[in-house]
Amino acid sequence: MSVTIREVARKAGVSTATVSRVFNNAAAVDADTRRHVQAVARKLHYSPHAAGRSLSMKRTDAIGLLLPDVYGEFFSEVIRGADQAAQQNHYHLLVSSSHTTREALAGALQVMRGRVDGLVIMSPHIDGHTLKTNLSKTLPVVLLNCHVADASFDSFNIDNFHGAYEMVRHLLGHGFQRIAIIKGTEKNLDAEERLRGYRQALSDGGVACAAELEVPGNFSEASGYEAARQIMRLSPRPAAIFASNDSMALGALSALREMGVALPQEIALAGFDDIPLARYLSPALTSVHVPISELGAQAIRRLFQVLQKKNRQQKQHAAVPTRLVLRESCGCPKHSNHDQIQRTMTQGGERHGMTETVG
Amino acid sequence: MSVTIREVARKAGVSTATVSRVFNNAAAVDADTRRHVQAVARKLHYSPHAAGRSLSMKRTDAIGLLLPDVYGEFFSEVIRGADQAAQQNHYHLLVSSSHTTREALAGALQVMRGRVDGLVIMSPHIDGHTLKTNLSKTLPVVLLNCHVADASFDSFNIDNFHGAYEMVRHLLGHGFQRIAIIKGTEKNLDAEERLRGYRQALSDGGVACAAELEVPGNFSEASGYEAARQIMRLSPRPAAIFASNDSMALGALSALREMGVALPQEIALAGFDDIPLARYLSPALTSVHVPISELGAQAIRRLFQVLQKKNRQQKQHAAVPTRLVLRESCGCPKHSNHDQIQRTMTQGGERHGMTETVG
DNA sequence: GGTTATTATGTAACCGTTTACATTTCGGCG
DNA sequence: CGCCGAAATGTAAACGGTTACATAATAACC
Repeated sequence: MSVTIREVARKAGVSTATVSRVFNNAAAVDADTRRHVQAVARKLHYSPHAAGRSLSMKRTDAIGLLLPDVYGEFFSEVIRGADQAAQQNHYHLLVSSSHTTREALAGALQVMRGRVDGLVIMSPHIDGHTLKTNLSKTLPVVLLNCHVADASFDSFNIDNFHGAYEMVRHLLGHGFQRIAIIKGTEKNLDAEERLRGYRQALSDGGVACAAELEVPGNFSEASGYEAARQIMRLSPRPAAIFASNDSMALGALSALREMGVALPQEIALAGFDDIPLARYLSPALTSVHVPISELGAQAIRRLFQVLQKKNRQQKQHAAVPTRLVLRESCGCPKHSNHDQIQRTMTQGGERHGMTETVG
Repeated sequence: MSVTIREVARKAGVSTATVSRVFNNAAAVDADTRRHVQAVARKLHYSPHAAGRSLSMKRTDAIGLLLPDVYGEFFSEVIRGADQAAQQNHYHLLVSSSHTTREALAGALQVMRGRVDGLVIMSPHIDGHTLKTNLSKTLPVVLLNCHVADASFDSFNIDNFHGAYEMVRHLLGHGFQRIAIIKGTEKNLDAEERLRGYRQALSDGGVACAAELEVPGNFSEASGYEAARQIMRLSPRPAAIFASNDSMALGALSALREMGVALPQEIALAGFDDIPLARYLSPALTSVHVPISELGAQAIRRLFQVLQKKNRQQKQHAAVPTRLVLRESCGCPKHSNHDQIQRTMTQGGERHGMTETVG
């Protein structure tokens, strides 16, 4: 079918070893021979067969990215960051998604063997045991926002706690005392951490928490819509709403607009994630920016460290820092949509520094 | 290092052939033997090595997706559609991006050999010659929105012409006579086709085209912003603006809002692409919906046809139909953000049907 | 000129599978 | 009991590369 190294060797009148040497410019090969081989190879449209190469070299030059889903801009950003980082190191990215069930994930893990040199796994519902039983002990793995208790894997997580904490501190700084939160999905670790940040910020600010101000939600627009209606029935009416993600903030915004509530004059609103459309809403949405593509890139880079046998034993657990993006919805002054510069607040920078625990 | 089929065979007291047969449940193998082998394999955490398998079987069970970039929701949707379709056929997706230059693309093409059974290429700047010289003749390829003149490749393209045509017909139906267009990037085929659709619709509607109504743009928000300002200086003022994509519509929206122009009362606005945030704008943006993920899925499915030796010779060139999504910005009645149902207009359905030319 | 480095090239084993073919085992049948 | 066919299993040759090792050719040295 397609042209092999043997054909090139035969046509060029040399051995396969020489052709191989030319392509991997490894050992010494005579300049004339090299040129000749290259010419023949070009004429035949030869390019090395990856599977044969992988088998012999015990490496694939590819790394796998396992996602639960590829819906929405969040995952697309992860892919972008990962692909960029991979490409910089001359690796390829093997993306695989829809691994919501344990079985699907187990299958995907198995199928990756011999296909990739390492794995980045982003799967909120995974447990350490499934990982351990389906994974070759030798395959390097980095967990992304995975929340597995098992410390025997490298892991990166969004610093939800500090993000929420700083946002609520900022709202308090506006003078708002009564701040409601729209909570995320029950049992979800992201949601819990954001709630924890909210509570800590209030208490550090000398404001008491109140159960009525903690309204349930599930990260969907619809739940944000409902939550906002519920919040507006409270009396006295809260001065600000902190939604645990932007989708819910979006839903809340719709509800408030329908009810004829003026933002940010009558009530302030802030979200979490800083999805791209946040800046195009009116009023533009204040949010906690999560460096999503950076998350993907970090994971890949850590994987390369491991592949290069650096820091192999010591597992790394890092919290990826977030940053506030202040727009109109919290009462900060208006900026045109057209200045591409996002104002960022760097207060508390030290606390935001990438925190690493090694163990 | 990791466990091979030979180890499993040895530990189970059988030959590698038998183990292989168990895993591919191919030929007849005794029920007891099968169970025993499976038990041993499980205990050893064995899973077949993909590279070895590929080499022997001459297939990889993977297909490659080459993208120019992975920025933004457009590509993420392509990936989603492709991955879904691939997974349904038990294939894996190898995503590779950042192939803007010819060299980068050529490299990517070469590197794919032995890694994938087929290729979906989405690259606006590619030429047929680069493809032909860097590709094995035997590797099936489908081009996505690629605009190469070469008919020797299967290809799928967005039906830009009809999308634009129908949108402008719809605007005419509102009674608008003076309709401006914000054009897309010069020399861009998508842009040209949309412009052609606009002109055809006007002339079919008995309205004369006018150069002053065709304002330049380059698909960016900034250019949409500028274009809108330019359009508002026209006299008499146009009744509607058709932006060649949603990003420019977004920019136009900002400009109009700044100028205090009421939408859709004073001027109507429509876009192209129907990006997800379109429905969250106020007024919600009327647009031409492009089934992006479907585009990816179609390409993959066509690839499978070819892989299964069906319709191999006859190249297929299809235009993927678009559909109108009518929201507030063109003057259609308001709908809540929360009814997830998008109103669609099916008029001219026949013309929209997937058009295929075979040759 | 013979010995020895040095450089360029060839030979063949190996990587982990699959699979055509050969071999063994066994039940059924005349 | 001997033979045959079917079923179960084993043997070994691919698949397309890389690379340790062997070999050949050339240069360098005394």
